[in-house]
Amino acid sequence: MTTFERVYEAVRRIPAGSVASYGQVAEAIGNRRLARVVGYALHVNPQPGAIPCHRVVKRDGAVSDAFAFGGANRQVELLRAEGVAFLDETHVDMARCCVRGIPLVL
DNA sequence: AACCTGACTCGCC
DNA sequence: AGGCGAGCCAGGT
Repeated sequence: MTTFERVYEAVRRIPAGSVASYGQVAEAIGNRRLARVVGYALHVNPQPGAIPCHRVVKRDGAVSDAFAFGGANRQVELLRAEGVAFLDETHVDMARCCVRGIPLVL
């Protein structure tokens, strides 16, 4: 199982209506410093439908500036459609919608 | 095969 | 308080 696979599985476990930071996903697969790798993994393999990459945001709740899926605005739109609370146009309400405890994937 | 870079995050200065 | 460097993995040059 490669690191990328673990990233994908962790992201797949994020329930609809919730979001997780790159760091949280990284922590879920065993190493918080993999946050960067998490972003890269989603970058090279944004499997539409299989991996809800739009539910992954930065630690402050801001969506990535380089979201290559139709623009960051598209990501926000998808999240809003799932009932995720927003603080403003680009920031998710982490206090309410952040996932608490993604099952550890090893 | 080595080096650079990239959807991040945290700790020092 | 804001800016910079380090740590992680994989893929392209």
